[in-house]
Amino acid sequence: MFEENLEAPENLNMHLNYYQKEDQVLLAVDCIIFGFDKENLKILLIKRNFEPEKGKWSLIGGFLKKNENLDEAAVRVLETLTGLNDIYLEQIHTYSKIDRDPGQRTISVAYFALIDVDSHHFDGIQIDAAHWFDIKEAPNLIFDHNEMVQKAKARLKRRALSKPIGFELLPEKFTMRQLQNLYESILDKKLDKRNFINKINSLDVLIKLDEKDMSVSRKGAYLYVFDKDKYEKKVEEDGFIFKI
Amino acid sequence: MFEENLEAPENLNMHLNYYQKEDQVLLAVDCIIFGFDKENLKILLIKRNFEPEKGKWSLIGGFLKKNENLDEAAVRVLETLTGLNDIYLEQIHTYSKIDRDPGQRTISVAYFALIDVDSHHFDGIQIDAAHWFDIKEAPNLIFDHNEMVQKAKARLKRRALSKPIGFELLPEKFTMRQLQNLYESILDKKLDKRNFINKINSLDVLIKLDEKDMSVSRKGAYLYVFDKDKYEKKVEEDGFIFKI
DNA sequence: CTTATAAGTGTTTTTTTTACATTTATAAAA
DNA sequence: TTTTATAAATGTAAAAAAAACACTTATAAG
Repeated sequence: MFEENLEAPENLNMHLNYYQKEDQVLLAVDCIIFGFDKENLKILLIKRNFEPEKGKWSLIGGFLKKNENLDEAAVRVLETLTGLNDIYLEQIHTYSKIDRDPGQRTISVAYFALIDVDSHHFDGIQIDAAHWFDIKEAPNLIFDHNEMVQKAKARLKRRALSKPIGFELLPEKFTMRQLQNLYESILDKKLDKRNFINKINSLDVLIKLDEKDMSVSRKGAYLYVFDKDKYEKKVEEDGFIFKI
Repeated sequence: MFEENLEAPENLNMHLNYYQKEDQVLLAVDCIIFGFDKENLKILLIKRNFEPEKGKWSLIGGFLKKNENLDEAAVRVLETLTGLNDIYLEQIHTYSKIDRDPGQRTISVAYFALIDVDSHHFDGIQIDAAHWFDIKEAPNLIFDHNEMVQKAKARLKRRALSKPIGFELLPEKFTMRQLQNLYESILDKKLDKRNFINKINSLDVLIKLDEKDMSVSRKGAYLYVFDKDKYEKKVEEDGFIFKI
């Protein structure tokens, strides 16, 4: 970048040094953690145990450290909280309103993360006050966190339609119904069962197993796994575009 | 956000104060400025006149100041350079690789901007070394600026297909051919003239004037204006989605 | 053996997208 | 004034994608 003060390009280095100290800021990351429990889309929130806004719900987050980049900071924050480290993470947006945090000037970079709630029976959400909320029933959040969640939901929707990202939220083996539930949760609308299955099958990235999930219906439902290799081969060879 | 060090939640305030000073960083904005001259998509770059990387091409940018948010910083940087202040701006991504700027640790928030090159005969690109490059012929850039431009191009493409953003790049009155040229530049592919016009007309957001542009052909081409009110009314009433 | 429940399965209609060729208005040249 | 050259303007048919739609089946529980 051309990281320079355009108003005073002369005497550059002196200016820069002065400038640096004056205008340094605290950079945070906040994570919008989406989960899915085979039925509904969830979001992981924690109850603040300190001021300001003590007792209110918020996203989890932390500060960027000197020896890491933002992606690494987001991974660290997530791992510290959930014990997990192979989670889908994507940067969303950077929030910088001057008084967004009344305590101090902080700029925050929002990330969204995807977790299968059930298969990651993580030994402890390590912060007691953490809780999974149904996305429809999430409480009001502090600061600009509601805005962050809104943007994350929009991004998730867009991603789910253009990348097989939904599979990050499912267990390894899943039924068509579960997949459809997931898409219905993400897109927030009902889908036609037959059209959905036809569409998914036409993408040709699932493997149907001989195994059935008998836990929901009398008849049982076949289990599927996502064929990541096939997907990636298609992307490589055909310029395959995942589009639901 | 929950801007806290998760590893040491006890003794919070003391910790925070220590932490703050230690981990403050410099935040910059860098602008990818796209322009259109009725023929081709352009990008505005400047030649650095200081070290490091003196003499090389880069995006324009500047540091975030204490009294502004990032959007404001981007507006300021752009206005300082071009004298313009009603420009379409959109945040793209935040770049934070530790040694992305070899001179110092700097995190940069990239923005993209859209300008009609001809109608904004701005009195001076105020930095002499600034230059419009055809998007296809842009030089190699410093640091991670090439990466930023790549992402901005992808975003522009996506936006152009889903919002009438292209009009920011055109003069108030334009011909169908110019509009098509713009879309062909952004999408980087040839479009069928009849299909393009049919599609545009079906959106019903342009007003055809009685005036012709005689500068290109013998026959002359009708001029159009974008009907912003109509567009916004449609969005409001019908949930109209702009989709080319 | 009856019943209740979710799983599984194809076809038709509608909408959207793509492919494609001729005529027209005008300025410039002859 | 006539001819010529050039880009503008215009519509339809075919193909592809999306949406609408209802009945049969497998099984556990009663």
